[in-house]
Amino acid sequence: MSEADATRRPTVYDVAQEAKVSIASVSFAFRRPDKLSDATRERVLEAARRLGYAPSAAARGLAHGRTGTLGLHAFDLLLERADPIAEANPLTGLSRPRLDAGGVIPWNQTDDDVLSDPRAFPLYVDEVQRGFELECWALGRPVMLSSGAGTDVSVADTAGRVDGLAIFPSPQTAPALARYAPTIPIVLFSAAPADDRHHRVRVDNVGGMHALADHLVRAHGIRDVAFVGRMEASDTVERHAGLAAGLADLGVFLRDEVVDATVRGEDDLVPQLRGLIADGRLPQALVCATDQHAFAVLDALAAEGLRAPDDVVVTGFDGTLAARLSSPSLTTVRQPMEAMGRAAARILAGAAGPADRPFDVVFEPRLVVRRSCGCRG
Amino acid sequence: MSEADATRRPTVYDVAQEAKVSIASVSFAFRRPDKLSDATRERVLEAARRLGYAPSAAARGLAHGRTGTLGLHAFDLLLERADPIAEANPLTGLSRPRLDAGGVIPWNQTDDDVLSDPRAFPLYVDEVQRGFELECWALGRPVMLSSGAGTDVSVADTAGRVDGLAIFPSPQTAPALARYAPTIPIVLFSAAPADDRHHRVRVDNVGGMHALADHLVRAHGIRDVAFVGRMEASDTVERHAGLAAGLADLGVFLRDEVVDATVRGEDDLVPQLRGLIADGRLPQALVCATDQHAFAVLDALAAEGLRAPDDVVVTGFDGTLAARLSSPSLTTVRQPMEAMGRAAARILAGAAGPADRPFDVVFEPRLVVRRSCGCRG
DNA sequence: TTGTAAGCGTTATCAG
DNA sequence: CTGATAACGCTTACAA
Repeated sequence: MSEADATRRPTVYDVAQEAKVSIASVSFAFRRPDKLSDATRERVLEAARRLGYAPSAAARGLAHGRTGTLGLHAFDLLLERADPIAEANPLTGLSRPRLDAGGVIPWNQTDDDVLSDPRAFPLYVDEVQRGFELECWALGRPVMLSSGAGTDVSVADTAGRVDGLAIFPSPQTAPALARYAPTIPIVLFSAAPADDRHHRVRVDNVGGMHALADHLVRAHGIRDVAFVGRMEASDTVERHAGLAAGLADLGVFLRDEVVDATVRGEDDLVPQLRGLIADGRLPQALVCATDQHAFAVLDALAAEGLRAPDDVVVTGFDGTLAARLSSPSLTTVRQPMEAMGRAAARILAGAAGPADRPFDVVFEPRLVVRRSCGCRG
Repeated sequence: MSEADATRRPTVYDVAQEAKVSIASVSFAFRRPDKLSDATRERVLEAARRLGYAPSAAARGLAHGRTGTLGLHAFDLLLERADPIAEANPLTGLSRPRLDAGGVIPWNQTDDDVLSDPRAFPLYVDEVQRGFELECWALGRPVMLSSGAGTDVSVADTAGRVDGLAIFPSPQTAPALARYAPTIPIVLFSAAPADDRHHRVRVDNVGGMHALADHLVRAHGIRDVAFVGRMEASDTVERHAGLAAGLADLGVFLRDEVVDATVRGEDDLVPQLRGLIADGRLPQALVCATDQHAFAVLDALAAEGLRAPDDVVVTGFDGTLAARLSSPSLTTVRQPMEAMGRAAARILAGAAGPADRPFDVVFEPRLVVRRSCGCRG
């Protein structure tokens, strides 16, 4: 047993030799056990076990034309692409623990106090991803997770590895996706309808915002509302429109001016909010495009010594776990995230029915009333 | 454009033909751009884009001998293997929504109220998984997630798809793993040391339990303690031993009798606990092997009209988010889960240093004091 | 600088 | 029931 032989991954040839059969019999032993006599099958399986043979998925995928894997591509959201060579984690600034030093790695080298923040995990994408994973497991399909800038190459790389791809689209991914759509099925999460070949899984943003508008006006008598969000995402645009329409139905008008916030922090938000406060122009309610935005607003208000719901009503959208935990707890519109992830997996696996036409699955969201609107959450 | 041509995934041959070059040039255009003239490279890339060409990872993996992917295998934990054909979700009993019916899928068909329980997500494995994913993304490596009974076939299938495999070991996976270890690097999470070829990432269970014992005795004067857990997992065994040793150091003895609990529920637990209560033999503290066990204990106590910490002190282990949210909030020992996941990914990717000897990375856990031990959390 | 051709480890189609 | 043998799509010497 030479060094090379010890570490090389055994192949059908090795097993065939060991079991004194042809490579076809080895393959059959795994894929079509019925086409082999009990004796040879056992002999092959035994030899395979002895050698530690694991069929190469690459070779099978090549021969068979499909990998069996379903993919989920998340573009870098909160995640700065870390420099893997750097000694320090760019997210936390702490240096990476040495893993080969022996002994116990002290707690203060693990960043855990920084990292265990529910505002960072689990987010909307994480809960959708979980649904996707659970359904894939139920379907017996491995899941391939990838991330990247959403550029051609990162999407192409993923597309080459899977039989179907679910993706949280960003403006940059659109052109790349259009190219691979004819080739593999693609599911877009939370993308506005369009005349393309992609499948869609999304929520009724307009309906959700209608429900919220209704609550704010009817239960809290609110008549002066501003929207907070970045108008890049189609989700945000829909939510803005839904809010405006919902308010209009009740004779309330939404302020034209949108408070612009980034997901990353309150950099843009603080000065804008501060301006409104200084001018005495703070509205009665700040309706935010996402929970993340709402947290940024809550923080910015606190920095000015103001609190929701006493000084201003604040609401979110998504219904993440963090919304339950924030202080005050956040009134929000919850998406059925796990169900959305599951739906995507079923579509890609062909378990949702024939895909002759693109699926456009729209889920109803649900208003979750808590403290930040003035209710007793 | 025949039907077949429209949907077949384009290959190097198609691109070569389109760009009027050889297949080698196509390959070079992607892998070794420097070996091609600017003109041809551009021509190839343009043709590839036009055709929607995505290099097949299977073929590349086969030719190159490695897939580039890192794997994470989770055995079915809470997850009953669902029957994907069934109309109803076996976990919730609710029927699956039809995805092709059109219209908005009503909220009550999404199971979301059942599914959004922090006791079910994120758990220990989820936070470790997240760390693994984040580090893989930072390293530019796709992640392959799989799950299964931990039988030979499910592990072998995963092993055939990845360059390295991290795994939450169960008693059943051990023999299968031993077979593939020579072939690909394997990281075991939370496995007791042993003389095998696997890498290990774990916490100092004994140290964590020492800290807990210390707190219970010194801060709360506790002198009568029982351990709750299933003694199957090596983690549990270590924690039990650590607790016993920590208490003994302070002259306190741990009850011999272990309260046996399943993770799934309080089926076994309730009668045992009820027995102790009826006999007036409830200890001062119930130290549980995991947060999950502690929740089961809390529920069982509540069913008997008892509450922690007034009637009995209860503690957990892991430090999941749910421990923060439970009522009373749970005193526990937190593992640096994200750091552990990251460490595993770095080891498998070769970013942690040469792996001539197996890594055995031990992290320090941290005592988190909350209400359930009697402190003011 | 570009093209030719030999693998890589399966699966599947034939004959035997 | 078993064994040759030809794909599958890509990478990479090596040749031109």
